[in-house]
Amino acid sequence: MKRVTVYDIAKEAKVSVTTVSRVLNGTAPVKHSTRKKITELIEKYQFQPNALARSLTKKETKMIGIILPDITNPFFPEVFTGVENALAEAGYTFFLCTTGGNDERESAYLGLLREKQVDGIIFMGGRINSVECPPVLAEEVVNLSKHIPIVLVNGTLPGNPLPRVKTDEYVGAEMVTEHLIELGHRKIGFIGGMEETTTTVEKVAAFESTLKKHGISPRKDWIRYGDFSVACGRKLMSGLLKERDRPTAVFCVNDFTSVGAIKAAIEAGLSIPDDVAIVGFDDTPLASSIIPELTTVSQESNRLGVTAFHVLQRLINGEQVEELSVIQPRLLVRESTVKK
Amino acid sequence: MKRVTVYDIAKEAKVSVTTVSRVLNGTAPVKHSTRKKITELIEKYQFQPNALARSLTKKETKMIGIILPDITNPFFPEVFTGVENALAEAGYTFFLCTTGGNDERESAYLGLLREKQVDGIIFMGGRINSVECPPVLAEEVVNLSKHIPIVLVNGTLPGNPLPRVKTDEYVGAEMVTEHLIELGHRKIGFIGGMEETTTTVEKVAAFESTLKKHGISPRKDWIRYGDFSVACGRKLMSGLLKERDRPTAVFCVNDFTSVGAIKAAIEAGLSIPDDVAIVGFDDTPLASSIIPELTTVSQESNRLGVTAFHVLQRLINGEQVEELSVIQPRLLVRESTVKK
DNA sequence: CTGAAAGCGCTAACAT
DNA sequence: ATGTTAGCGCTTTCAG
Repeated sequence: MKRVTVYDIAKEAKVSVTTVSRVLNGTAPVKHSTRKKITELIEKYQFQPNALARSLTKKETKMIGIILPDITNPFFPEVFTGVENALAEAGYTFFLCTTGGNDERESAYLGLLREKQVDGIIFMGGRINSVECPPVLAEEVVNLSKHIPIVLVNGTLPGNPLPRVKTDEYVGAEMVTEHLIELGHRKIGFIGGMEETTTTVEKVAAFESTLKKHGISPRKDWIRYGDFSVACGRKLMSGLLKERDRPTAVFCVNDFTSVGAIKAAIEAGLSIPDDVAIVGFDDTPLASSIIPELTTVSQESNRLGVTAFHVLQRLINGEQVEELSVIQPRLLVRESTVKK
Repeated sequence: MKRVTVYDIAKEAKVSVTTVSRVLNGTAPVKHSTRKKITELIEKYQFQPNALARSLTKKETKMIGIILPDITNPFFPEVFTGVENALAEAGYTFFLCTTGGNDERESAYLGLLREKQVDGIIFMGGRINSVECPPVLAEEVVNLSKHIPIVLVNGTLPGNPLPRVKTDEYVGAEMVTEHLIELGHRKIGFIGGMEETTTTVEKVAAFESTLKKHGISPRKDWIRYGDFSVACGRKLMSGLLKERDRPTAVFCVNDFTSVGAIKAAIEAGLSIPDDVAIVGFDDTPLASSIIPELTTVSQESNRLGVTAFHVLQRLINGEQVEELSVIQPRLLVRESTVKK
């Protein structure tokens, strides 16, 4: 079962490898008759050029790396479906690198991707979401970006302007807060997310500022941090609900925590949205599956993904790209804040 | 920003490339002093060997391909988290290929993966789940498997014994049915899944046979096919509930359809599990997030993934592997069938 | 329109 | 313990 190479084809067609290469790549005119002969042999042997060899000479692999913290959070797969189509169409293929937000795994993957000579990297989560990204880690990415185009999705490396694509989470959080205030809520809490994560910080900032804008002073004790999981949402919510004086509406850092919050509320015998309104973020499929359906903010994850890839592609082609592409989020009002 | 190669290192260390290669791979003893010198240079230049070149000579890429229909169904990411750790530990990296169950995209990816010289492929969904897989498509996979190790997850290519790893969905479906019968249900329906899909067929077979075993004759009009989506579950369930004579329990092909079914039931003003009991399949995170929590069958997706990779790895190493590895599913009884 | 030959960056015999 | 040399399979000048 010997692998057939351009040489085999060339020999049997009685031409040089160059010619075979030419019909393979359409890189120069080839006489019709010889082209036909070669094409037939390719067909006959089901010949497929070895991408490694090709990439080695061309210095281009048509492979990219996608780094993200947690494939289990439906938000990320959503971003993919966007990327994947664009990718496939452009003949790219990608390595999926799940890091669990772990710095060392990130570093390891960064190295691996470089070894594999990927043409570019899409980086989500992890250190680029950290409020205080250790300089060493930032530098590592910046250095690599000198060899390989990197685009950051929904994150940043302060002081190091790498091309970024993001949804405007600040605006999204404003929308949520405005929405709740409009519904008459004055006592609003915020739960979930790690305090040292930009996603969280940005949302809380918008949340507080919007409250103030409406003459409501934010209450620190109604802002409770944790992580991004269902379990966390449940725990924080149930704690919040135990207070004598408790909020009538809660803004959750993402859909996962919202689901936890909803469970906690129902367990506490409360009805949603009458006793307490709940809002999520991300508009994962979960949001419209759960009962009550969740009011949430769409990050336009699909578009986010497509945009990220397009920016990367331009970077790869050596074209100029905007340093920051912002995508507008969209508030989706559903049953968890407004009765049907 | 010239890329540094083994030659650069060798020259500066005043040794031959071979020696550099040796310290890189630990493939032969190197004097301590020269090793040190080389290591320092590697450090200094942040040198990383070019994996393409290496793979080209070694005929091994440490890359594998994972083909699956839909990354948006949480079941698949779950399988990953299993695979990924095992993979990363063994120094492998993988291409994620999402096909949407589309035959052509599958074929395209199969070709692409071959070009990229992956060491192996894990194949899930699509044609290997089809009851009547067109011979051309089956042959394509079988032929490829002569060049590249392939393991099929939860699927098969009839008459073509490729190594397979699967959860015993038949047993899982038996468990579900037994469970419902035990609870006193005699009128049980089944919804969702495509009729030409093995997953569906197997479940329905087990379902019907278990019913018969208990003297209940299955009713064809209570078995309704569709696909694997939430929307489908909702539609089918709501149809079923409109019948005068309707089931008191419904077995859904997967968690997604269960969620739809739950929504439909609640919309119809029914309470779960009192008026109608609902069971899912897969135990995706969704199952324990939803209210009521879903009784479902765990496919042990994590273990499934790990096992798949281990089989693949043995295949890659030219070791003997069992043609079929079966993983036992587990019934998880929750609120959607039994009141808390 | 076609071919010879060099080279991509690395590993692996085969010496020494 | 180290070096020489020949590939791996392809693309790409450079010459016809």
